Amino acid sequence: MTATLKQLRAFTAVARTRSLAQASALLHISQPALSVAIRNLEEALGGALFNRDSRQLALTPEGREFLDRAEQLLHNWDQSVDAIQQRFRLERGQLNLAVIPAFALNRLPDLLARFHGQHPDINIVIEDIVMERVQRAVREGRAEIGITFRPDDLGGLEFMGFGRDRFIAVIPATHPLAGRESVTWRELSREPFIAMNRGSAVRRWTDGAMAESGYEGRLLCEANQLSTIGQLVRAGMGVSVVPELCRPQMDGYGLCSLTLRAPVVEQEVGALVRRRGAISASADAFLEMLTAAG
Amino acid sequence: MTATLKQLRAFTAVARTRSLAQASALLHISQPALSVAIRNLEEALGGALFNRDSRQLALTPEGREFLDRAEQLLHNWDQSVDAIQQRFRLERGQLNLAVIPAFALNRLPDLLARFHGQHPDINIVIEDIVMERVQRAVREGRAEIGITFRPDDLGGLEFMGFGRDRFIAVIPATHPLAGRESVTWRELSREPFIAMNRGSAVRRWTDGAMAESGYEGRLLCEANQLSTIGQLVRAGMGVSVVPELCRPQMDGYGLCSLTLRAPVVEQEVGALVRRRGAISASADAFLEMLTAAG
DNA sequence: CGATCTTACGGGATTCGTAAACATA
DNA sequence: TATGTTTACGAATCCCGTAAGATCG
Repeated sequence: MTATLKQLRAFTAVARTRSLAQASALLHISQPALSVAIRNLEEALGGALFNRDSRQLALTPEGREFLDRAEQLLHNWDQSVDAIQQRFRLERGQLNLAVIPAFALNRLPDLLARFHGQHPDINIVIEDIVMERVQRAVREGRAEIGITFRPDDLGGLEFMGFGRDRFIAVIPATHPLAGRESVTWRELSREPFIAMNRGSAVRRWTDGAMAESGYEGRLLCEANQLSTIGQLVRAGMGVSVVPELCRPQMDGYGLCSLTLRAPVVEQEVGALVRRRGAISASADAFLEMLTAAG
Repeated sequence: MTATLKQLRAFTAVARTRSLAQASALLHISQPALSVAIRNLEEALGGALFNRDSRQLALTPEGREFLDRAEQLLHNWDQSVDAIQQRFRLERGQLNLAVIPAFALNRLPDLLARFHGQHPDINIVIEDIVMERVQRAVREGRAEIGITFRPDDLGGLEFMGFGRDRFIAVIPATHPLAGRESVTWRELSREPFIAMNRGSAVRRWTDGAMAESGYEGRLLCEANQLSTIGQLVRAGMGVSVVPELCRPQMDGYGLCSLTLRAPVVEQEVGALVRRRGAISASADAFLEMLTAAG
């Protein structure tokens, strides 16, 4: 014979009301059922919790001590169960994201605003970091979801693409090419080039495209952040090529964005997760929104 | 559908072993039973605790959080249940006694030594106080058991006598009466009398006996404590009458104790409790020893 | 194939509710 | 007698174990 949750709830109800009749009404069970429940609990604990003299029940000293413990146990129980249920209902939780800056700056805010509107009690942590560090953050568990271009080496992670990004050329609005719809790498090579720093994925892809196109322009300078590059272009230092994701940002700087050809540089954008099934309910909800929205 | 203790124990076992097969062996239930238990728990909580991809289980983020809570809940549960069971098994507990000094000094030590030998982990608190305060201590719940003479007014308390006490005369060992077997109040009245202070029960009874016997001796002095009275008698100041309970004590002072007649002063000694059924297991055990031993 | 988890189903234990007996003011 | 608890017993529910099915290495 072992004590049960129901028995504990029954016990606290009886202890509060000092009456089986009243307690049975509270618990929505019959008086006799409550009577045997209490008796079974007492048997499980090895002694009496109530005195049955006369027709009203009174706690024994042991019952009085156990009442304190029982109420605390039940309180902790209900609290713990509710906490997890809230997590599953997305009424509570944490969403840890690692996002490349191009996405974080241009696409993420609206997505997160929508997510936050639907699930206002989920805390959100964004690591806006470069692609390599996004992979690391996901692999090491600091982020449940990474948003990045498709990596060359997944290293055991899962990648779910939800969009394609064609790189674009960005030039000053006053530039002679500004009226054009599209431009080729060769045409760009007349202007000094402002590139991402070596070692970055964007730089690797632009370098590859330059080699493929026979580009022969001058590489004027390098910077770590796309916003810096944008400002350098705006200042008339030269031109650059950036992910299409950044178009709103570049528009904001007053730059002209042109479709880029010969070759087209296209990368898949998507979500990176450790294992698809192993993410939290909040992360899963966001992932669904992500893949649905493209 | 609601979560259950068994389900929580099942969950922690599975989380530890990461295997239904191993956990089912630990829990002494079949694999399928464990499978449905976990599934029911997940249903009750509103989401998955494990990932079932491949053939080994891995905790979800929610499962990982719930594991901490579950282990703490179970630990608290087991601890609380065990604490009460220990109380009922007399492996733990408290025994609060209020005892008149005559009993506390002469009879209680051996009784408590025996009780402590049988139940070494029960803490004992003794209030050795005068009869009126014994009644108050029991009535106010500071003591579960009082040991005293039968009070005139029970005031709602219960008294269980377990012995009778015939008051005795105490005289110096060098006194002419010292060889006698018994003595009467009248014979005592030749000597100065050393009495308990007014207001004490012993004094009330000795006063009554004096009146009944036509005692006409001198009341030389009064004291609060029987040990003081004993020492005064030993110093040759006079004689006194004390409860028979005190005979060992008086013997220890080197005094001579004589049976007292005309009238015999006899009082019932017993245990005073709030309500017979409402005392703790430890108090009940001691009460049984008390009434059995006389 | 072998190991593991899941599903299906029959048997057994537990628990509940109704009805009757019991106790007390 | 009225109120409230306990006991008795039939019924429903829940839980477990065996057996069969499914999945992956």
